[in-house]
Amino acid sequence: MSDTYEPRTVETAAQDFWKRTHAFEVREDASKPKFYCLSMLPYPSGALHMGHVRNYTIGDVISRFQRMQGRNVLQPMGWDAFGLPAENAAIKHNTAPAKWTRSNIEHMRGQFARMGFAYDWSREFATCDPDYYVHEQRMFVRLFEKGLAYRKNSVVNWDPVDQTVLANEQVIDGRGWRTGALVEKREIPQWFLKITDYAQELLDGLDTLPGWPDAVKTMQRNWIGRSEGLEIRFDVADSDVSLTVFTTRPDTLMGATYVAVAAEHPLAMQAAKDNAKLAEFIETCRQGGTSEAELETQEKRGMDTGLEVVHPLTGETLPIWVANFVLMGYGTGAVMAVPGHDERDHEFAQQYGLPIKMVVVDAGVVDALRELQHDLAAGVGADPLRNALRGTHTDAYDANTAVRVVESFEHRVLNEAAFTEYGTLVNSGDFDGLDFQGAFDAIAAKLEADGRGARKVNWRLRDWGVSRQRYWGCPIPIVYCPTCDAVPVPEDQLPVVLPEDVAFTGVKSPIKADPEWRKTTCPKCGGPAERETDTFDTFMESSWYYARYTSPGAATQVDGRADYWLPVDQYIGGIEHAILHLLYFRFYHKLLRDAGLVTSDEPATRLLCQGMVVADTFYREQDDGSRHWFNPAEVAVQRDEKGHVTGAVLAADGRPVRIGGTEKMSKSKNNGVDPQVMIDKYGADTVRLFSMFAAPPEQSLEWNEAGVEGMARFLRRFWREVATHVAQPDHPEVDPAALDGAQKDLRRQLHETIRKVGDDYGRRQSFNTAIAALMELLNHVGKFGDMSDQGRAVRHEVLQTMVLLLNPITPHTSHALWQLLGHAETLIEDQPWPAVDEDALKRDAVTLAVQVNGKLRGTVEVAVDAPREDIERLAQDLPGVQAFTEGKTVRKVIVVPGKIVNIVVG
RNA sequence: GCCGAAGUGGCGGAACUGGUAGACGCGACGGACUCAAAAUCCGUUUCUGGAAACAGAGUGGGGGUUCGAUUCCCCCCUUCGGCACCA
Repeated sequence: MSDTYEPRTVETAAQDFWKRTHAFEVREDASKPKFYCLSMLPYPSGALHMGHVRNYTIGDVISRFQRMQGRNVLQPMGWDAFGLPAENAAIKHNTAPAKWTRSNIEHMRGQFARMGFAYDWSREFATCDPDYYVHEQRMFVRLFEKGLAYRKNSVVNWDPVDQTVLANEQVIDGRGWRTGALVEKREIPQWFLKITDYAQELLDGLDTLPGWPDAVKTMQRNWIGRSEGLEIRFDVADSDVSLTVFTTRPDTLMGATYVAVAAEHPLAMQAAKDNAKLAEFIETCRQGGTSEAELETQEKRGMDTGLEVVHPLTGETLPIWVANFVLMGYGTGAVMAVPGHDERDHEFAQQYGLPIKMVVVDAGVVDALRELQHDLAAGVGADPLRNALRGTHTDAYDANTAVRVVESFEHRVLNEAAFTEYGTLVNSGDFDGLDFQGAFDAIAAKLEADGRGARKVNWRLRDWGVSRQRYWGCPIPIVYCPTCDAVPVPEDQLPVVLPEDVAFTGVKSPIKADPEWRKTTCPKCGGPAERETDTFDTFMESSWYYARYTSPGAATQVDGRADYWLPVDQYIGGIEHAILHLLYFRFYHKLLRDAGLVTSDEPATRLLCQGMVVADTFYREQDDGSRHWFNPAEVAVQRDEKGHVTGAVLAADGRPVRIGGTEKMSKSKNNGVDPQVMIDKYGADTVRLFSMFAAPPEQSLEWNEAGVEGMARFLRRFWREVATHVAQPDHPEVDPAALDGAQKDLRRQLHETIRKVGDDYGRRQSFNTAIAALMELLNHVGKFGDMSDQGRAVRHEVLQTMVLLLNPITPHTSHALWQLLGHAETLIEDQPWPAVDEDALKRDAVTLAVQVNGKLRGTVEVAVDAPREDIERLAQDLPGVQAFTEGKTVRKVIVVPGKIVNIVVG
């Protein structure tokens, strides 16, 4: 073993040992507590990137730490192999998606091993393996039979030039990314899973997950969006049809001045039949993409249909408008508009000159009304606003003030902005004077009695559309028969295998282009039929992979082994998955449970969402105004003597480049740092150490090579310290009773560090502070020059313990140093975690901060058990304190034991 | 537009339950070693004033609660993540 740190040698040796001994392959073992640590499975894009390094290092640190805590740790890895990038690569490089994907997996598996991740590779799979997706197809058939999978029309982004469906990310500023054509909305039949049947359970389940970040739970709650309201039927005037709207604000019903329907709403279509202008408008509503962000930010446009509805309370007629912000797919495709009390309706009404009514006022207005109308003591009268404004008053001054309050409020609502808060009803006939809940109940009761309305719980959450018009995905196991309609493929005919040896040159799916592949016979009637050529959303595969890892080789989706391992004890992945993936993941777990395959209600008990990896960006403006981005590796940053950044130049030509800020590593900004280069240069442990040290896990991490060098320096110093120590003569055991002051101090710091590191790895998941504590300890042991017997003994205890404490983060280095310290080659994860010696933590004296009026004026060293009076006296006697208390009265002295003394003077 | 985060020295960050703001690392500066460089080691490093002692200011901005606020409350600004077909 060398005296200097050689990462490559050390890492190869440790990795060989782990591989040779199958160190991380695990089985169910009832004698040990289990720990299932799972990192989100990667898309095999071709090369390890820094986001992977970070995600998987966090998972590996937790896994190794938990194993050192005596748990039976499962940490698996696999590949989210279906998806759009393989199709794009196929077009670009003229290679089949399957071949491209599988060769990427080969390469990345090697990179993962080079990082030293402690995976049980015996459980590996790729989601594009028919052995994997056959179970997904079976589950879908089961859901179809249960009525949880169904088909309906829904809208997609349509590129009219390529004649293809586009993903939202392929729509840029309303145009197709490849063709530049204006994207249109098009309705096509698609398959859906009834996640809304589970909406309440998905909402309630969040309360059973204390180990999930509050931000994620809040986002999921808002996404599910439970709201209680009223469904109200409006009859269309001079006709026998009606339309239904849902509102959470029935208290504002008297302020409804129009209703708005989606462009695809049957009433709109009907009105457009003999109205060419309206038909044209509806046509323009088809333009643009389908994403919510785009719909919500587009200019709000509408047109009168000429049709009218009857207000269910007043009998007045209200116009029906078509509006581009109302969508057929969401809710009923129609909304009642209350411009006085809804921002969007207000904006729309002002734009088109539609009437605005004020029917809710705030407490200040109510007070003013009371003043104006003495007979309102028992509540607000029939038309209090109008009555009040023309009423007679005895006190002219008060009346004027009150009138001004009412008028200015009304002016604001009618002309400036909607009043959207809850308040008291006015201008609402019988409902005047009621508050939100009173008005809700009264109006609901009235409409229910009239058969025009019903209370309803509405969900923002929509059913999960799982159809994709793409080739590289799991085929949907359905056959279309002219007589039997949609028929699921029988179990014994599954899997429906996706052909992999295909030419993928254009935009069209090869299985859609191939007339032979789809030909089949109907499983029901035996007649000629056609297969579904859509494939599943790739979220389908990533929604249940965690369960499959527990049951490798099982003939069913999972088997009894799942009961041992599930739920996942620690799940780790990017915050960008906070809603979609994590909601589908929870939903699918409930589907597995209801199919009798798992017994828990939630798939994962603890969740860690790590931040992004970011880096500086550099560019030069091109002649055409576009930007050419340079990789940080090609650029030299210039600084002044104080360290301020003054500029940057391209290393190749020495000419300046512009600094574009710190952004998420991406191809488009060319600011990605290749982990492979870093591993080759510094070793995996240094890369792991930096990615855990540079930022807390949930924050974004800025890659900075100088920082990486600092980590390499730390590991070299640690190595040297151990090597120097083992060259010393043998030492006796530590005898706590025989230690002098400095030896005691070092030993106390060691045990404080053991306590902190364990807490930071386990409870806090604050790895950066754990590393900082270990660095501090190394700084101290480096200055500890005591070569006596007990000095060497304490140093040995410190260094050997540090090897164990660092092992989760830098396992290769620890593996080597453990041997350097005289142990046989072994798996450090099987060593017990160091125990804190409570006696070593004891102190005799503590330092208290002394403040005068909250400002620090000195410190005082006192015995741990010093009485309060002594502390107060010592603090007040400090010269630095007296300078500020002299000539003033001490009003109060606050003593927080072990922390602070605050002397309040005045 | 809606939902969720974040903002602290030149930089990344620490301060865990309201109690000494800036731990740890990077960078910068000074020094030692060296023929020299690299590496390594030692020291300084929030800002302003001051030779120093020391004083004042300071955690995105504005207000509030408290003996005491990076931490709690209200308003605002900026940046980032998600918005259902990127994964």
